[in-house]
Amino acid sequence: MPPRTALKRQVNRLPPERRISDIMAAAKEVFVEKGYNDALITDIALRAGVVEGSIYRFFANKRELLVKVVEHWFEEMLRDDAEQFAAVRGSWNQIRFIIYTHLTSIHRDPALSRLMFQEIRPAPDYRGSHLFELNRAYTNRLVDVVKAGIASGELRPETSPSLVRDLVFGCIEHRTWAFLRGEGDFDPAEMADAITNLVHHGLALGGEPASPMESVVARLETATARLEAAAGIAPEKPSPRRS
Amino acid sequence: MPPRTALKRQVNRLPPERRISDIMAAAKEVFVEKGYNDALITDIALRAGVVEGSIYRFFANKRELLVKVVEHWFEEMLRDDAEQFAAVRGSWNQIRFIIYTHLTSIHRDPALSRLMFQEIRPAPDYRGSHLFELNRAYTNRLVDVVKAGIASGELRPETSPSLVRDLVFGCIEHRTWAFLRGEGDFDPAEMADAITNLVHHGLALGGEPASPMESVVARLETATARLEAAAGIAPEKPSPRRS
DNA sequence: CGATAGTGATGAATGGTATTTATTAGCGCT
DNA sequence: AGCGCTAATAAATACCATTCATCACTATCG
Repeated sequence: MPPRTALKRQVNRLPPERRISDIMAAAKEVFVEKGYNDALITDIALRAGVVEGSIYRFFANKRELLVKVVEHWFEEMLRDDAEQFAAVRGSWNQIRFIIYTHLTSIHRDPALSRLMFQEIRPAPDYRGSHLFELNRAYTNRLVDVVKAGIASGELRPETSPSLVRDLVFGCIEHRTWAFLRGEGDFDPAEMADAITNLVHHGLALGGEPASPMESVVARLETATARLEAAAGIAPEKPSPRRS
Repeated sequence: MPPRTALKRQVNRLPPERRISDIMAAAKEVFVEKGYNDALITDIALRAGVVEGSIYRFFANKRELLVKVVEHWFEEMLRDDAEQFAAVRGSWNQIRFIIYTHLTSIHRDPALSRLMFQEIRPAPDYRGSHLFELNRAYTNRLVDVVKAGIASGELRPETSPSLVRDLVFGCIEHRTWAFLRGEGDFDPAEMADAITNLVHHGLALGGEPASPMESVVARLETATARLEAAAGIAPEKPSPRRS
């Protein structure tokens, strides 16, 4: 006869929401510390006070767990930013704000940012995922700002808003890779100013060649071309211009 | 007595260089087809006409094999580009050339580009690796162009060359991620023009001299924008221009 | 109040894959 | 002809994600 008390296995029964949030909290810890590949389900289970098999009751697999963890972080971040953003006026300030808050997020949560860039975004099913939608909403704020800036005459009418989006977010990512690998540090405010200014003015000196009238006329032409197009009049054949 | 001929194991002896290049060729194929994680050593060995264990005679592990494969590709690419680049004159053209050739590489070898971006660059030992040095040489051409442009008075003196580097390469990467995931296509020449122009001029209108006409035109543009808005027309697709 | 169905939780398999190791085969050298 | 050196092999090992058969708690019903 087996010694009952010694064999009896311990079971800790909890409401599902609690279990799920425990597991997600543990998973976040481990993913942040070890990265996706080196994170062990065993380790996550241990820290969540649960056995490996239990994790699979709530999450289909390791990757789904990762996605849920990053989603949770991203949603929280979006909520925090959104209200502050609403108060900022002027296209330079708005662009600067978006860049600054993004840099701040990377600076605060480098490991989670990395997971987003390295593990989530390259996945073939990324487009179509919830995180894709969240990220889209996040970056579209910049697209909207650029569109508004063009409409109000603050920004060059011929700029592509989506290209500006890629320019800004791409630049931020590229410039923070060293930090994300754990090399050195950066100052979000300082970097935000530098990027905003560069994007705003570009590289070219002074800009307008020969006559200052040149660009002024070109802009008028652009404006009238839009009106023509809008009115359905001879839309094509905009006069080519030299910058 | 065992049937000698049946038991005798086949051994195919070859000079090491040949074996190494066979293995690397097979590895390149498999990594390109499957990505790093889903590439199997077994599969690579099979295609190289070799048994798994043999791979470990020449490469310490799977990751080193990956690094060697990507290094080989990158070195070849650098050689091809370098001579052409030497012939290009003028900062706009040089910047455009660098952007164009980089886009072309991504367009030609999306899978290898992905491996570089996703697997190699984020690794903690990337800085200090040979690929880091290669990539540094590659991107520094742009830094040098910007420095030269500043020295010659073509570009704004206060721009940070390294920031321009991050702006350009970051933008390219961000804009090509969808393509790298296998979604759609892009035209390197067209994209190169768009990026080069945007980087050159930035977003801001005219800027510098604040001619008296400036504010007048801005007001006219605002007026037309209002007209457009009133007419319920989306001002997408403004007149395309080339500089 | 006691039996029992339903379900959360368990821990021991299973399966796949990188890496190691012990053994064998071919080649050059004397 | 034998001997040693190294390429090459095939089997063994180790590590993990994932699955599965079983158990234990709780609430419901007779």
